[in-house]
Amino acid sequence: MADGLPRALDSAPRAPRWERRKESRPAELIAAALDLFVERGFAATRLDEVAARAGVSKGTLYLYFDSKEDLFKAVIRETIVPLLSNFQRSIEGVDDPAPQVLTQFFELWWERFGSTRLAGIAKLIISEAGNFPEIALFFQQEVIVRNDALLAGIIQRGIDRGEFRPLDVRAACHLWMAPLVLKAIWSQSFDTLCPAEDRLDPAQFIAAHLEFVLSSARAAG
Amino acid sequence: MADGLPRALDSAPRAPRWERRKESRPAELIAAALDLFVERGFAATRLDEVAARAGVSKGTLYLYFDSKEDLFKAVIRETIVPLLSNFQRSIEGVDDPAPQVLTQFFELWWERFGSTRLAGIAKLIISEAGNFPEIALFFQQEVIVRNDALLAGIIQRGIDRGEFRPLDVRAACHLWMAPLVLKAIWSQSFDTLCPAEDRLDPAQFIAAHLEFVLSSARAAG
Amino acid sequence: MADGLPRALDSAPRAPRWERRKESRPAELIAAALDLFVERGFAATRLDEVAARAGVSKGTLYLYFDSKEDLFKAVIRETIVPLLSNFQRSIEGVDDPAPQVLTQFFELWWERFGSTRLAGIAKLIISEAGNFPEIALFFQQEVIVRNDALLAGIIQRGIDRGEFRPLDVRAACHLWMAPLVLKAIWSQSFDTLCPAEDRLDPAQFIAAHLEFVLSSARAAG
Amino acid sequence: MADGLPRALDSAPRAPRWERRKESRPAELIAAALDLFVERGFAATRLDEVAARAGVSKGTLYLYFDSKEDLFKAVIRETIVPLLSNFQRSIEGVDDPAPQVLTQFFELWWERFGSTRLAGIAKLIISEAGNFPEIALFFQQEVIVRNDALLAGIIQRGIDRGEFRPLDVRAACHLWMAPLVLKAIWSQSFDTLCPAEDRLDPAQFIAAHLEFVLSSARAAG
DNA sequence: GATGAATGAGTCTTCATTCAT
DNA sequence: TATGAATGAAGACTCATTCAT
Repeated sequence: MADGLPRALDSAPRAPRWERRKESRPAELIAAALDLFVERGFAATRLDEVAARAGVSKGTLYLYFDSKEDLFKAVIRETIVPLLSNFQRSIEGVDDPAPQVLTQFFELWWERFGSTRLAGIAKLIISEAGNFPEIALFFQQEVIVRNDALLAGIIQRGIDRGEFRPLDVRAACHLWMAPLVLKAIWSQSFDTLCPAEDRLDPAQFIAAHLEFVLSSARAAG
Repeated sequence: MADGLPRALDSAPRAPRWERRKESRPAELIAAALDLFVERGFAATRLDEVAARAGVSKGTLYLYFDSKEDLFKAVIRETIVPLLSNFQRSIEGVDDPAPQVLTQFFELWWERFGSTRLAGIAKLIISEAGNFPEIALFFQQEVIVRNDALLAGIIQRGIDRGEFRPLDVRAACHLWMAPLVLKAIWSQSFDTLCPAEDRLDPAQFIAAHLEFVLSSARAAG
Repeated sequence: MADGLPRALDSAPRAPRWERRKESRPAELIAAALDLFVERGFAATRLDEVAARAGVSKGTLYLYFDSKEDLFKAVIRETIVPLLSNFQRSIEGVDDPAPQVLTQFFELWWERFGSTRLAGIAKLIISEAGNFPEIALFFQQEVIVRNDALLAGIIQRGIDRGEFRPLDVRAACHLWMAPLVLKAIWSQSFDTLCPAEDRLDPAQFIAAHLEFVLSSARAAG
Repeated sequence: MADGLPRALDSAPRAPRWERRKESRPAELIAAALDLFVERGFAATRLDEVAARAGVSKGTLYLYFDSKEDLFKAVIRETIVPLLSNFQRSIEGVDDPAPQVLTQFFELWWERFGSTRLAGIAKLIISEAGNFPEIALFFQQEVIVRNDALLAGIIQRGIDRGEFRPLDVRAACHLWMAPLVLKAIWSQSFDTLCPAEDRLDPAQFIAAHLEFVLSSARAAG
């Protein structure tokens, strides 16, 4: 309109109806699906919406995933594993005193998992474990076991070095992770609901947790 | 309002639908619905199945509940609130030393909530918080807040009596509940999947948790 | 309007939104489906239309049949077998000379099958044999084999009584049925298309066929 | 019009789409389509599969055919007409006695049509006559009428020469073709299903048919 | 020309809800 | 009350067709 040229003469290419994005499509679809699955759960998420959020048509989903279930599995697989590996590398290198490593572990864990959309996946898997047992098992083996092993390593080293008193390592893993995990899950479900003043600030929460853990674990003497 | 039911869960002014009619029918329906909601989630549960499990026809459900959502709310309300009140009474009476009361609290909590189908409700609410915020809010206010208040009372008394060192009571509530709550939720989702030897026995788990909590909280002197 | 009574006072029951017809529904649905399957084939028939033609909603179909395929099978089974049994009884009783029985057979066959919608089923099965082999097999065994046995009995008796010359009974069955069957199928596909004067009148056609068959089969001398 | 193609099959005045372009591509596509249309019917055949079988991409189909329906029409036209013309030339030349010509006609017919994939086209047209009346009409006019004319010529000459008794030529055409046509169609649908021993060998079948036809048609004296 | 990613209308199927019995 | 047949809106999935590359 500004230039007054009739459309037919306008050589500027009009926006194409769609673009080819074979490479990046799956990741975009998975990102969109993750959001919705986390927010509404598997059954309540409509593929129309996933497609709309990813900016494609419904049919396009089926170019990349065989079914809704297949998409769900892809979301879990593709999203979690790389992050966990990454996290693992960040922790395994350090050789500081155990209390210090533990502090890093908790803080990094929150930064990478607890505070991100990834926490939603844990929520999602808890919700859908009954309907997708093989996904729950996958999660248990690939994520929980590996995460526990990482933490167990830290604790064991602390004991070996005399920085921690002798502890039931396995129990400690569960007990020490629980507050973080639950806080992460809880945030997904309740943070938008509760008035802000009722919530504990995550940083404070982690600090309190650390203080608590260390006060119990430190070797007497 | 007088009866303690939050507005959010029943915004219509008419008599609540979940009131029992004709003996125990509604209770049976709620029991059947609880099972299935916990197992599959809200969306994936079919009213056909609820009716079948309760031994009635599908139409009968609508004599007692206005809708699937109404049934869901009734399940939450009817199941949790009485139990919580009951639990509250069991704890509030005692006047033993705080560590002892805490032990009773944890053990009773597990017995009444963690190990029962009721734990499924927590899982359910976490799952559906996004779709049913008013239910999540109800749960937060009626269950979590009240439970925390109970625990806070115990901790505060321990501090007052000098049995516990000075603690951030609010943080301690969250930190000390988390392992129990997570264990309860986890059991719902993973216990049928993981090999038994990978799981911690709940009694041991609670004992370890207590040992851990008390070792940290006990007054230095 | 005529009586001026307001609707509210009018005690005549307004037409119910639907009626219960558990007994007769399946037959009605099958009849509607038969029409459409014959006319358009399996794939091109939409269940919407089947339901509409039967005067029910789409969902109702699924109260009686598990799937489109299930409906298709029911159409075949329910429609053909009773008719064939009936036909069988009509023929087996008679003890007239073979040429006469044969005449009756052909005429009755046309009346009961060739000229009815049932002929459409043959067409349908021919069309869908590739997609539903088990249905084709069912048809082959339940319909073709039984029909051939009936005709074979007539021919054999004719030979035994000396009314027919010795014949290859099996070949004769196929050769003698073919014109009737093809005419029947053809009518389904082409009768609405071709100008009437190009078509042979069925009665004449059968008469010509009989004349032809008998002139060949009658015992010399 | 001049070329003998009936209007009904190509109502648009532009150059027909089925003309070969770029060497033999269209022929390969048509061959692939024929296979699948015959095997599954029009509606159940997916263009994906046609393209895959022809070794091209789905989009390429649309360079040669406007639509699935257009492809279908091309399959019918391209496949049948040349064969029929060829067959016609093979028969029209001969000047042997009618029974001998008839024998040749039947045997050649089976060799060229009955035993080939072409028989599938007859099946296909029967199946789809309801959905594609203009194709059925085309087939009726271009194939059936011409084939019948050919046979009628043979019969008429037989009568004229005194080799056959006077016959209703039109009826005889239908009656004598029927076993061959039905056998051809039947083979398409049932041959892969029935056990081999239940089937009549085509050569024997044709021999029996000829014996039967000639025994009836031969002039009495 | 050739490709195949993208589209979206169309279809089967499910299931919460209604209502005649 | 209780039933369960009937409904119809909604959602997963398909596939002929288009079009950017």
